[in-house]
Amino acid sequence: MNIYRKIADAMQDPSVSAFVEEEKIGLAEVKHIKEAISQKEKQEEFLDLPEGEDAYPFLTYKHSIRDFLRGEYGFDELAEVPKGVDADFAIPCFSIAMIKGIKPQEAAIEIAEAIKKECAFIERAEVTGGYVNIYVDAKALGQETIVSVETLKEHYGASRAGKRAKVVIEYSSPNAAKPMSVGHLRSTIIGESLKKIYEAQGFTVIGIDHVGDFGTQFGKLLYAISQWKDDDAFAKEPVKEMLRLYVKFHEEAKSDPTLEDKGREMFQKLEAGDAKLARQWADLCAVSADDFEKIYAMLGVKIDLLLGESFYQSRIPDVIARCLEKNIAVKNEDGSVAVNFADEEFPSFLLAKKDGSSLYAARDIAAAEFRLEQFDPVKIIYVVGGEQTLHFRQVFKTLGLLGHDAGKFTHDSFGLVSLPEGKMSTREGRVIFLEDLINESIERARKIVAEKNPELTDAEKKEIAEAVGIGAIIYNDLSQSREKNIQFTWDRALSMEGNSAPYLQYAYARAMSIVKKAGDVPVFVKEHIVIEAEQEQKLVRMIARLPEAVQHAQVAGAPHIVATYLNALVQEFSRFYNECPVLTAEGATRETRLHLVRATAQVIKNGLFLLGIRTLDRM
RNA sequence: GCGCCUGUAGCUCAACGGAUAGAGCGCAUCCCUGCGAAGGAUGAGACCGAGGUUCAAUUCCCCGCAGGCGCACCA
Repeated sequence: MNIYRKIADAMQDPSVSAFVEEEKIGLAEVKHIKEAISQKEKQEEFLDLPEGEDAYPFLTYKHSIRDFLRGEYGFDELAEVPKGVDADFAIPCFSIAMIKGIKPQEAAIEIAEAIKKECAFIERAEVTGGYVNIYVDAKALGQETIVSVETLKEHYGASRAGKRAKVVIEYSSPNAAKPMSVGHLRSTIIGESLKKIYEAQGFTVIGIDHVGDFGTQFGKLLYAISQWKDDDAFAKEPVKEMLRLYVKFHEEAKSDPTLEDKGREMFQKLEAGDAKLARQWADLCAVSADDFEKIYAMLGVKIDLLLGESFYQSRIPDVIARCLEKNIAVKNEDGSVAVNFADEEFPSFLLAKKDGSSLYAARDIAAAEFRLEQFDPVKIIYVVGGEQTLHFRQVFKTLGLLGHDAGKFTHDSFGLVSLPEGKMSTREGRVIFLEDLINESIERARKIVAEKNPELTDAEKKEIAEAVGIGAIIYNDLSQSREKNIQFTWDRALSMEGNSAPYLQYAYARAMSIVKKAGDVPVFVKEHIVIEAEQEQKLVRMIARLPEAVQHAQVAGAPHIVATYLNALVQEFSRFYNECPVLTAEGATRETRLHLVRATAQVIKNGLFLLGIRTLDRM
């Protein structure tokens, strides 16, 4: 049960104060999380994971090559292998040639000779132009990689590189009293995926949903409730009624500018602890949070800590006092408090209004300090839209001035979602609600399933439609890099072919179908793995690269690296599927291919898990 | 006005400073009496512009141009 529901329930007792209750419940939940973390830290399973850099064959090879180059020449650069070349690694020899005063090609010949002697895993090293193309012994790579997948299974790709250091990720953070729109989708999905990717790299992640449950917007809503609330409508569909009131407030405010002041006044009262308003506040947050939980359940998102902005209000006076004391902030004549940055590095930053009520700037600072204090994280990541870049720079800078390590804070921003008609706006009614998007996607997927596989039961169709429909939405977002703005169109968001989740899920289902038809997959014997056909080699190379992709995605804070990797993997698998029959093959070929298929399925599953997308044995 | 982000094929997107810039959609032509055609094969098709740094620039720097977003009592 979410915190707001608990608060609302506790308020059955009229002597209970909403914000005191919130403080109590919030702290209890934080305590609970800390206990869960220390329990988890005792689990030995973690130690079975590969340590990091050197744990996987492909990464081990890469590391050896780099070590050799660095030791011998002081350079360790490797180049991306171009599409037409099948090599596993490529060494550009230009800078080495420069230093030695010889031609790149001569340097390449020298390096090729030397590295072949040094690294036993290299089958051959070819020189083309100034490059050395390194071909790893595919058979050995295949054996080692399959061993790795077979033993680690769902952990294949993971490592304990993060050494259980704690990372806080703030994400999703919808506004209470408003339905979630597709605008919130990005933060929710990116944050959830980053959380999984960091965890896969051995970090302990605390995912916080920083709900927008406070501020002047609530004053406005409370005022609207006092004037125009329709009790019957609220009883039936509370969130819709709140949305109507919110929109009405802004419509009325156009002709009556005094409404803005009335909203601010209401918020001031709420923050000061007005019992009646606090009760209303708790109720409307509770119905909103129920709504969010419904959507999180559909998306498969698991929030560790749902704690809104209001939770930090008790800490704000202290934040402001310290800012004033350290001359970080000044109190203006009208009573407002602002941070003025030296050299006008940033515009000044308002912490409190002239009427004394708080602003989100102060709440964000208080929240950051609370997280540092409670979780002692090495990093706090904010998955918030790019329009708040300046705000976070100001927050981080102020935290630095307060004596915290500003380097711990990162704003992983992302581009705006707009509609063909223009910027999304809840007030203007120009918005697509997340629930509608999800339902539409499931419906489209259901039609496709019904058409392709009419023999499935309704229950199966339903499950498949959900996994495929939701997967399509998630993948659509996570397959592109964060910073770009996205113009929402139904067809794009719900694409089910080509580079899409269903494409990956489909490959998984086909792979599983082979495994199933094969009956007993022979017990894995390393020596029985004999990689021969070209397409087998290409596939095994891709399978070997998942750990690198996960590592890269974590360092870059970029889930799309995993998505891009998976798409490339599945393309190789689909070619393999067409070119290399498995069930009709015999002997070692059959056994090898069967293990390749099974390993591919495992990799798809692990990769999609990191994106928050389910796999299905049938679809 | 100042700041941040983005500019790659008709469209939507990839590419640790490295070779012939990759995919998907769309388009054209093929492949199911061989493990599921939500698939595969072939083809046409692109780095916003001008400088600079570098052996090497789509990538880094500078100046433009275009689009988006910010710049105090909203979040």
